[in-house]
Amino acid sequence: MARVRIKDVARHAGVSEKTVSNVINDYVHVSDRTRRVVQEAIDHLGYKVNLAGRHLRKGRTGVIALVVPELDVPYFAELARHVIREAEQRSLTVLIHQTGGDRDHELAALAGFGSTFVDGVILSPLALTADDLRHRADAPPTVLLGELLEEGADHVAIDNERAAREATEHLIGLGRRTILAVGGRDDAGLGTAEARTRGYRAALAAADLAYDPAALLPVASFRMPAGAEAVARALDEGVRPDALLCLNDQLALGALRTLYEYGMRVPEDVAVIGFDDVEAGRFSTPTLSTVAPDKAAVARIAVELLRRRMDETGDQAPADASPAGVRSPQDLVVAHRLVLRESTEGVARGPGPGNRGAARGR
Amino acid sequence: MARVRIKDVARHAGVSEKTVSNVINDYVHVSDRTRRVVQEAIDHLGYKVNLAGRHLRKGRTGVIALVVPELDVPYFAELARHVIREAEQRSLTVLIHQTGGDRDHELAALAGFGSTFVDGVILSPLALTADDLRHRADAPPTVLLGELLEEGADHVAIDNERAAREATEHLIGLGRRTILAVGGRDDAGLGTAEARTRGYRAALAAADLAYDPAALLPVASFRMPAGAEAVARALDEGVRPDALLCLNDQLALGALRTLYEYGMRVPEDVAVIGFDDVEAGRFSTPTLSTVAPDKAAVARIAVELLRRRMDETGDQAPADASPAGVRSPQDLVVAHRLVLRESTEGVARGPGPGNRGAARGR
DNA sequence: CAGCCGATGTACATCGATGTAAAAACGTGC
DNA sequence: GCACGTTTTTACATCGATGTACATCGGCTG
Repeated sequence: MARVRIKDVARHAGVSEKTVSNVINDYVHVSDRTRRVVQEAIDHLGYKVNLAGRHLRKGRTGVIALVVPELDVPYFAELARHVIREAEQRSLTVLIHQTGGDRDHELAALAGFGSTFVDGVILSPLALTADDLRHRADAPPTVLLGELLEEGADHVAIDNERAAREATEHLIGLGRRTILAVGGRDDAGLGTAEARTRGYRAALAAADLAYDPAALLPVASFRMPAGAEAVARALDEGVRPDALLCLNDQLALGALRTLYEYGMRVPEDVAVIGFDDVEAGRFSTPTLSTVAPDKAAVARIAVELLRRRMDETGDQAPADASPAGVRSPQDLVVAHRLVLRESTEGVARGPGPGNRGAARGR
Repeated sequence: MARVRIKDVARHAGVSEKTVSNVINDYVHVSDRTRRVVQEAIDHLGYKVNLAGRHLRKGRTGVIALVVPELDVPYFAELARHVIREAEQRSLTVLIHQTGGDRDHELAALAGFGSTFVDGVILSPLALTADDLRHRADAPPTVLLGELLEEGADHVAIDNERAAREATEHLIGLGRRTILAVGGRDDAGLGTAEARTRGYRAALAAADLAYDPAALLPVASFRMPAGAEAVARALDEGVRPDALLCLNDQLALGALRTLYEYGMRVPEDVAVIGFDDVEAGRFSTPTLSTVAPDKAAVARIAVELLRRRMDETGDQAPADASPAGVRSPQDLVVAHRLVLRESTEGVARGPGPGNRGAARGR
């Protein structure tokens, strides 16, 4: 029960502590015989390396933080799953923090939580401003997720503006003319919502459709209740859309519910499309068309980008090819695709197992 | 940019390192003047405590692990959210691990991941056996979630058997007679699924309804696709149920989709009830009746139980009232309630905003 | 066989914070 | 002014692993 230290293994094997350390760390110059003897001692005593000691000595923890607004928003949960998997493959451990979209929490994350605990941060910001990014100091390596086109940090996202434009164009192509943007907001800010709104407006403009600021339905959160309420409010005010561009799937699923309650058929009366391709959208009634980002790619690239940045910081004097010392921030764009399901397709609905295969979607 | 150590603060403030440490740790016997001087030096230099050093010295990290099968199953995501919140309030940090329901991963979690990195573990097991629990050694304090009625570890759950029985009784009370248990499994094992199956059978028996082993629809996972497929398989085989007891909401949501595709109306033809009360069930069509566990309570109790157990381990000689030294394992039962929505209620469905308020559920 | 080289192995200092034990400073009562 | 009990502060060792610098060993060359 008493903890086994490297010292104990050394004594047991009749070698020095450093030699044991060398064996553990796969140092090249250890004879096979020594290695075997030490390994036996390790197994015999059940030695486990103490990370505190290693951390103190090395200055690295092997822990990265994934910081998201809310973990129980399926998109973030799915993303987290991928990030954890990618990190694991690189012997990194993931710590998850929730900000609730709060700026102070996000700032704390940027600063590495005011401690040396995490080696790096993957942050999905909601409330940060460009200034916050510029003024950070003493921060650990950081990768940002989502639209935030400022210089100053690595950054991974789909092309949100183009994606929104494509989605909107698809709705227009279906002959829809009164298209609301649920969750849209019109300030020219940095966020993902703003980029998607720009794409929405661009599509309208390209089709010579009038843009009415009232077509942007503001939301308090990006969850189902907010989507349901925003659409209900619009309908109560007498707005009669024939399509909804919802800025994420949760809003869309909430919207579907409200449309159902108001007796509006989807997609016949109102076509609906979302973003994120969460699993629930494949089983809703009707199934939900959506912009599907390559989540696995987002996770893989984010982790990989962060790992490189961490290595960079580690080598204090990067005598490599790069002269400037630190690479400039990278902006990586991940692929997305439009996944069309019942909520825009007008697939025959109703009784009979006949349409099963088709209806399943994807 | 160079890291500031306690030594630097001490020099700057003209006191010893220990005094600085005392200030940081709110040691009582520090004069106000000294405290002020030191605090100023800390602020001035921007000193941040180095957790590696503290960890090494104290043997505690302040990190607990939450180990779940899959993070993107909404129930676990919602639970994680609560656990993180509770832990934060106690200055603990949460590390999330996914096992994929794999026994080896769960065993690794039990063993504290073979390192001194986490102070404690909250584990939601799927594949562990009673033996695994008994034979663990050198493990950090652990709290188990879900049904696993073995001695040997603290444990928090709702009364799954009773909950399943109540849910089934409700279906029977609606006049339903052919009730399938989606996800049910009949071995007398330890898991949550087994306990719920027992409750299901108990309700059938109490109502003098025949129990047909074929009424248990096995599933490969507890996610929507599995629920959809299991029900489709049963229907294809000609089974015609008038109610489904789904062992979680994801299975139920998948089942709703299949029923829709087969043209069976819910709840008129088939009543459906699930477990977990995930947000999606409040917005599905129809909205989903469910057994709602008090998730916040599960999280709060689990974290609190773990914290106590950790303190216990810390104080090497617990000179308290307890003579045995270590308290015996606790089994805590959390409240649940039946939330009835459209999928069992037979609420008027269809056009018109008239039923909005009622239909919203909860 | 002297001399040198590369491969192995070791002693010791070090990372940063905190517990221990004891010294220094401060009061208090007589 | 002194002995004595508290506070307050300090010096030093310690937690466990690993980097540095050096010692040792065996083999090989000339």
